[in-house]
Amino acid sequence: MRFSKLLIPTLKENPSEAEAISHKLMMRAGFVRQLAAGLYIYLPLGWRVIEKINRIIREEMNTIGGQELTLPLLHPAELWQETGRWHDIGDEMFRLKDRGGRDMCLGMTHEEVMTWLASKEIRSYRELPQIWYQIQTKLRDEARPKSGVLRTREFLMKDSYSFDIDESGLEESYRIHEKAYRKIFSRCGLKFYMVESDPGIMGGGMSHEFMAPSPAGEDEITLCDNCGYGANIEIARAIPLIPKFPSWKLEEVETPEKRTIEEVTSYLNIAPEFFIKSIMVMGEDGPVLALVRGDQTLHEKKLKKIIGNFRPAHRDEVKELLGVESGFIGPMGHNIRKIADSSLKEGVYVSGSNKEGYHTKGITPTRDFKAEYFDIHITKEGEGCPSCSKPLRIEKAIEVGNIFKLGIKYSIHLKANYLDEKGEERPIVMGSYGIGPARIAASAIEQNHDQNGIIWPQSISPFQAHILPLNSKDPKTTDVSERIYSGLESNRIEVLIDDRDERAGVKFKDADLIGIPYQIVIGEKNLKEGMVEVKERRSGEKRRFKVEDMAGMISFFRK
RNA sequence: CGGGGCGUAGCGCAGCCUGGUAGCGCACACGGUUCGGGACCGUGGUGUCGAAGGUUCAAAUCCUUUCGCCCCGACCA
Repeated sequence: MRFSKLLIPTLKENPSEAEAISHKLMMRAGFVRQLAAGLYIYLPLGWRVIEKINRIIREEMNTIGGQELTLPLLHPAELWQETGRWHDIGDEMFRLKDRGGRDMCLGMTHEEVMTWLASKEIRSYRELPQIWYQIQTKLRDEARPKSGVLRTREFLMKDSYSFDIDESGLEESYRIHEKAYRKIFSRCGLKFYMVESDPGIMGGGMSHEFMAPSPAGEDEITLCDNCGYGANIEIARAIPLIPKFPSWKLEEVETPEKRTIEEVTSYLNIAPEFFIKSIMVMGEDGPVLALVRGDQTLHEKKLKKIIGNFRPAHRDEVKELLGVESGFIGPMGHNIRKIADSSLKEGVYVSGSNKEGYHTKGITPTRDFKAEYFDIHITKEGEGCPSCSKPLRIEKAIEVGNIFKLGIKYSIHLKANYLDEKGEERPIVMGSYGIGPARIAASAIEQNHDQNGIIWPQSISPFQAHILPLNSKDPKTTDVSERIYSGLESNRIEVLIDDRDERAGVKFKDADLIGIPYQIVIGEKNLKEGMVEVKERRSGEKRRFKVEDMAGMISFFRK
């Protein structure tokens, strides 16, 4: 295609609102524009990238027997009421009424509608398994849209749903999705990990996330380079590092006005890992004291799984329960329920004495107080891998895909049943699987760029080659450029020709920004020798072709 | 929803503290020179200073309200 005929509004400067690299570059290279918070317009180049990604997704989904269809994104409320999510999901769902006053919502995902369809159309075990998918817009009233295209209120998602007769069927559907996902992300040129994740409000059993490592990512994942264990930090387990404990005897020490771990640490000159941090929370069944080591951070989601919903205790509640301000509370001498991090089973510690101005030194948890032990701290870099005990690494990552074993939650609510061989009615066993094409594009940029701009992986680049006729006033330049352009086009190589009457510098800068992997540079110097130059965007490596060597160029781009 | 920041020309910004009727760079239009890494010279157009209300002889500037956008946190199928 011709640059002069395409809308490619490149920007010299970074837009003030962009922070993430992918956001800046997508804006600057003219791939997207922002309409409002979390709402993006895909310009021709951006849309070509998304379509490239979608094509790869379709190919791989079809390979595992997926059938593409498309569902409405305006849904009747009843469906969501039947599964309970109308109530469970809060402000994140866009809700509206139609003219007849009926409650409706905009689909933030499509389990309900897909299950509804299955309930209507699947009768017999003979019709299973099925995999249905769509590439469809999702709408979520995000609390905080951010990082450009990474977290938006309206976005495209490939969502597929598997329908099986039993758990082992689901196991197989899950497994082939994993395989397809690995191929999709590899083909898109991404570096990624598959990690264990929290199924959250999806319900059901196991789930995994596909994570593209990037500093722009919102998630943190723990990884073991030794055995391959990987998990979202929200659920990551780890073996804490155990320090060498001193042999203190139990005694009270005066710590006037020293409340925080930092203050007491420096006052007593004892490292934070020898402290017990006591955090008072108010649960549904009363107060709970959460105990973690001084160098650890309480993981609220882990605690929530154990005690249910809770909130931090107010200052006066702490005082009422323990008779002392929160700076001096500790685990001893009271009957409040205590949840302690497993690492506290060993060692000897300092903690608050529940007495103004005092801490107790020499506390041996299993001896001096009763607690329930769980992993409730946030996994830290260097802690031991739960499966092989080698040190864990933590990386930031972008969630580009996920796979869930839903089980029968949705089938039961929406009566999606089938008749088995014995004529008995059974709920269909389901899985659901998502991929965000825009996040793939953004991750690809996050992982492949330099100071000059984007460096697209060949497979998802908007074009394969970018012809740069450096001096468009030179007839020979334009003649050769046009010949190469039509030669490549007629051989179905996607090529962008910069036919604008611009200076060479401008064309080079824009080409580097846009990031097409190969630039065919047509300049007068090389033409004098009957040559043109093909430059690789990533390495800057150049190779020359004879002007007449169309076949050579074609096979180069076909490789 | 809590904390912070920012709204001035198409884009990036200055001016605001200390009120006096709006400016710089880029972009854009025209002419000329230039032409393998975002050229140069000249000429020219461009603004409800986010919106509403208030204070004042006078408001981009001070006060109040409100809307929008970004960042941190909470939240996140």
